[in-house]
Amino acid sequence: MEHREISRAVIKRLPRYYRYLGELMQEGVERISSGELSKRMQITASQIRQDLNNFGGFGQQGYGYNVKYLYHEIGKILGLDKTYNLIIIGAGNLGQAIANYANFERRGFVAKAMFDTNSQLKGKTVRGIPVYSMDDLEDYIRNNDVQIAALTLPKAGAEAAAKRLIKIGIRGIWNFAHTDLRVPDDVVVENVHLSESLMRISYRLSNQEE
Amino acid sequence: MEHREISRAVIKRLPRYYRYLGELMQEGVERISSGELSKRMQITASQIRQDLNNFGGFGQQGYGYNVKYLYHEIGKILGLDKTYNLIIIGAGNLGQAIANYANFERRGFVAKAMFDTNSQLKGKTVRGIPVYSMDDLEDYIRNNDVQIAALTLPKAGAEAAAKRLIKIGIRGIWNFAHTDLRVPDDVVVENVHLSESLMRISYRLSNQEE
DNA sequence: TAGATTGTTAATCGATTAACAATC
DNA sequence: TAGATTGTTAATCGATTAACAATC
Repeated sequence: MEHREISRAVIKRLPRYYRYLGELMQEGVERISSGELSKRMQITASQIRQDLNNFGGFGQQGYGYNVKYLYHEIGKILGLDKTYNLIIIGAGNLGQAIANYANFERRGFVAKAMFDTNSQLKGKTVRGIPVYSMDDLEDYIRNNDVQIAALTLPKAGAEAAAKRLIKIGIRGIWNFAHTDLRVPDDVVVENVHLSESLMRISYRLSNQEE
Repeated sequence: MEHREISRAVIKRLPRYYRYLGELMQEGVERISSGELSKRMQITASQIRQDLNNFGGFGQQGYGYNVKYLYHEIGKILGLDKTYNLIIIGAGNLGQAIANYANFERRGFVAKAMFDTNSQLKGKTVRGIPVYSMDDLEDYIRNNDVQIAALTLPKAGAEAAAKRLIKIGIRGIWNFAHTDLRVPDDVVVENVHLSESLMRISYRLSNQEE
């Protein structure tokens, strides 16, 4: 199925739709109109209909949208019908926190291994997830199915680690290092720059519109 | 000084400018033109000039921008000339990871205390930062200067915790819980929804444009 | 059928890019 | 002064909202 290019803005909203639909499902709500969903999500009904129509007509005139159906359809669009194996580069606090966060697995993201240059961590496990030496990175990826790598190491090592990962075939990078990675077109990088997020708080606190 | 409303898009880019200028400073670069910066940052020179001009003329025709000056000016705009005390609600892995991340302090964000409903954690410290009972939250905030609270607890408790924080006077919330908080207008919420970030990776991996 | 609500086109709004006069 | 580069206006592009005919 060929669909035209979806804008970045729409993609960014999809997981939020998915979350709200999941909640509605848990509440036992069977159907919802763009108007009702609009009230819940604090976005316009028009935007909801526009967004969903990027992927085809999920609704029905006079009825609205079937919650369960729409939830699963958006799940498929997001690629959540598949499982992704994840490795974590950098077994420090952040890396361990991610390894410990079992909830990601519910969505199909399974942490399989951690890697660290610090040989003292070698052999350690976090929630059953082993820490290996960075020396073993290529071997591990060759012998295991890995789709996504989380970079939870200091900025200084991030670019080099990314290069190795890309060379050996990884196409998804979840980058927590405070740097912009330069990668080929077919590699997906999703940045989580926590310090930038903090700075936006301080900006808004400092420049609070009265 | 009254300046007109700055758009959300511009604010989002400011920390990135700040990061690049910091790097230039470290490299010993004294001045930079919008054209050169454009090449580094992969955004148009026009956008750079537009963005900076929201805050006044930082550059000089025929010369460009003085790196050190611009760095400090953007720092001031971002409110990084002040110190912010931070408390962490939820002393689980993510909370501890944030407590452990000393780098935030370099930017003026100082973690002071953690709170958890799990009384077993009470008395524990992480990098010298103590864990208190949630029962002591209001007392602590009354007796200490706290500007920002990080919510690193499960979704179920997040809304209630936010209510308590706001009631006692906190105006900055760094929300890691997978829920949208409803807050008064003068409260700043910055969301970090890690699972949504993962979903965007899976979307892009699944729908990779060939 | 009448009422509700979608899918979709058209209008508006905002953000980005281009262009160039001002000026160091 | 001549060259470089900003600050700023105008043009373009894209995203959001409004409107309404189609249709369940």
